[in-house]
Amino acid sequence: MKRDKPKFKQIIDAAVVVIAENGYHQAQVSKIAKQAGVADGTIYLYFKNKEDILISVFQEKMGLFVENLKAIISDGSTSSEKLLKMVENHFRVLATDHHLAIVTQLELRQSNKEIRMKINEVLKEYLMLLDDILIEGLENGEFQEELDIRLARHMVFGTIDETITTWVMNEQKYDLMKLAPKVHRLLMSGMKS
Amino acid sequence: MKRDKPKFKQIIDAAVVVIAENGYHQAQVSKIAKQAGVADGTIYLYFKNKEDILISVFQEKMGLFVENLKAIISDGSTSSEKLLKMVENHFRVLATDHHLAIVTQLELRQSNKEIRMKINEVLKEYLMLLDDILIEGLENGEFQEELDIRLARHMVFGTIDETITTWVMNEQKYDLMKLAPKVHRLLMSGMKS
Amino acid sequence: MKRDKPKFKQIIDAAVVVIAENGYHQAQVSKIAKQAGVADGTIYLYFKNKEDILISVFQEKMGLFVENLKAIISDGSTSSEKLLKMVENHFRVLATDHHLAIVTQLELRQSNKEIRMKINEVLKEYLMLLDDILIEGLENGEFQEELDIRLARHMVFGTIDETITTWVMNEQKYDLMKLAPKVHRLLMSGMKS
Amino acid sequence: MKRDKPKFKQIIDAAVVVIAENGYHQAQVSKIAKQAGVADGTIYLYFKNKEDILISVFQEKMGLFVENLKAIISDGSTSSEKLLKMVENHFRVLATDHHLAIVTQLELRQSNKEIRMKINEVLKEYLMLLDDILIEGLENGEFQEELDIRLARHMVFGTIDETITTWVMNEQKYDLMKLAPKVHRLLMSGMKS
DNA sequence: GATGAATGAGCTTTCATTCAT
DNA sequence: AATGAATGAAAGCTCATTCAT
Repeated sequence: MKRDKPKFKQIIDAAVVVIAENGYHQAQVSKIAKQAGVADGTIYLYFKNKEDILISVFQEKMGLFVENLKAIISDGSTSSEKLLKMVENHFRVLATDHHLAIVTQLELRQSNKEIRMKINEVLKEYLMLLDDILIEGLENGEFQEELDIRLARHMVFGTIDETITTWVMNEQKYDLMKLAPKVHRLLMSGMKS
Repeated sequence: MKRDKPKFKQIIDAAVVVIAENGYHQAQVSKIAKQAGVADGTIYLYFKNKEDILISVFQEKMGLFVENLKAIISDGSTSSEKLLKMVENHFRVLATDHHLAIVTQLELRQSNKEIRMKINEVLKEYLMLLDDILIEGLENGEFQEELDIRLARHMVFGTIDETITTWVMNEQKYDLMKLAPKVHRLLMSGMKS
Repeated sequence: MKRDKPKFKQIIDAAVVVIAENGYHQAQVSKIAKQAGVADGTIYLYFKNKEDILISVFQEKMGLFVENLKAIISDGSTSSEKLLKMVENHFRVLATDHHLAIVTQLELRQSNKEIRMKINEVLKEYLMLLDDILIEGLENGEFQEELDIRLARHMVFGTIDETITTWVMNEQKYDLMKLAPKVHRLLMSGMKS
Repeated sequence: MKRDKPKFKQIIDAAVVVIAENGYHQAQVSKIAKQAGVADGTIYLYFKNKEDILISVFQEKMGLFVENLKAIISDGSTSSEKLLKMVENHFRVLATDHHLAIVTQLELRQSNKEIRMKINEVLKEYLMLLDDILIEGLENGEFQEELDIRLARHMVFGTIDETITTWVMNEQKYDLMKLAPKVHRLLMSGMKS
């Protein structure tokens, strides 16, 4: 399997670095190849085309979020605690890998609709795990019973995403991780006094 | 002033149509010129370059949101009511203009980082009005006193944005306006039961 | 009409020169543009793509043969004389334009099947005029009555083509025109003593 | 000698199949290797380069024509009969091997000038045997004494070639062999009534 | 002898922008 | 002010060939 060969990951990682440092539209295949330490043609032994690299970047890296989230869900804590851990996990992964943060929050969004659609399919798995948490909290009475799952999903993900994007745009100047509990509390209690 | 001449708006509107119908990367200057009924070169009498068109599109159209929001703020209702009206306003403007919805939620996000930074500056005025509502609610005791304005802003805008984007991606199949009260209630009360 | 603008012919002629001097596979669009004294992009204002240039070369130049042949046919001479004039015409046009001779006999044949199919369509018009001569000669008794038009066409065109190709391959060292009457006599009388 | 090892012929035959089925420009070395059941690198143990494969294809297959023609010449018949047998032989070999017919009449002609020059050298042996027939017919009075050997060669070969190419282009729909006697008669008696 | 992973040179086409009219 | 013909830079991908195993 190509995905398991060392050069596959090597190229994926090179792509993240190149895109983060040069921007999406300045991330030429030849630059990625150079960064990965392989010839241009070698890229095409592992990826169908440039688009395939970008989607694979997202798939491979999104895997981190999903795997962690699965572990979080299966531990015995409350739904609220799971939600907190999810926010922390999301923040932590991106706070740890600055390049990746730039790529997912800013650069990859410049891709064309076709690529974005495929990226969204990958995202769906993540959002379905979020739905699992929300449904569980609903059923065990932790969350208010009128809660609209779809809207709650939008709120949770939208808040997380907007918070991280702003942090990235501010050049990651402050400590993102510190915001996790406050974001969690806000999502849980809303704004009303 | 160029902004007041008829051809300026003509070109802006043409840009919205062309981008919505062809996608960001297929919105060539020549197509916009044709749609606007002017020659390619004429575009450059009104705009510095293509980038300038895109930013102007956002500036002109964002004006709608801002103006409406200012009116909303200055009426005598409670902060919570203002927040509801803001969500309704945001939803209404985009639900009314399908082309504009596609352009702001999907297509314009494919622009490069530089353009997006400038678009964000335009957004700032809108977000500052949102901050005004939040501060007011904080001061008059409607909102909980530990509320972190910045995070609340992320939550409100992130939720609105995520909700609309999903609606656009689902080809605007359901009634967006109907979601406004529920979104508002969710933001106000949070998820906790 | 694009075909009538001066730059159209300018580019066609440049293509003939570049292909003749560099060979089919070394005739890059940029070389043709340079030879024509225009920018690379200008080529694409007059031609859909590179393939379109090559087919147009053949169409434009083949026009010479066809037009001359039409004039020949409509004059009052015998079928045999018409055949002689056809051979002379074919030889003369290519003997006069060495570049064109190389292009039609050697280089253009390297094009892919698709282009060759389109070139053949152009050729068909020429061969149909040849058929007209053959049919006439058959009907007025100049040619033997068992003559198979299709085979005769193959013989006439095959002989002409093979003769010219050999002449081009021998670097056009001898006088092609001088061969015309002998070729004509051979076609008319066959080899039998 | 490499030519005698089984893999040599194996690769040659694979090349004919691949070129016939995929066309000249889609006949990559890796495809030929796969069809031959060997590794890409193995090709280069038997052939200097890709060009060498193509020329060898022609050499090996042309051997069939030449050998047959030698046998024909050395039997005791008249020059005219030899010419008929030559046409029949040429038609038969290609009518029997459809792949080969496509390769020699259409695909191999797309090769570059250099390869075609070398192919022509291979052809020369065949054409020299044709010359032998023509000279003999001239000396024994079967052919008219003013016959220009070179032109007669062009006529014979050009007619044969044009006839076969047209047959191949028409997807070999009719019986090529049936045309042999008529082609022979036409070459012998010419068109004059 | 045989393999096949790796190499890297090479080219068509698009499109934002200009400027002579 | 308006036009639109002309410009020219820029990049993804293929495939013949090599060479370590």
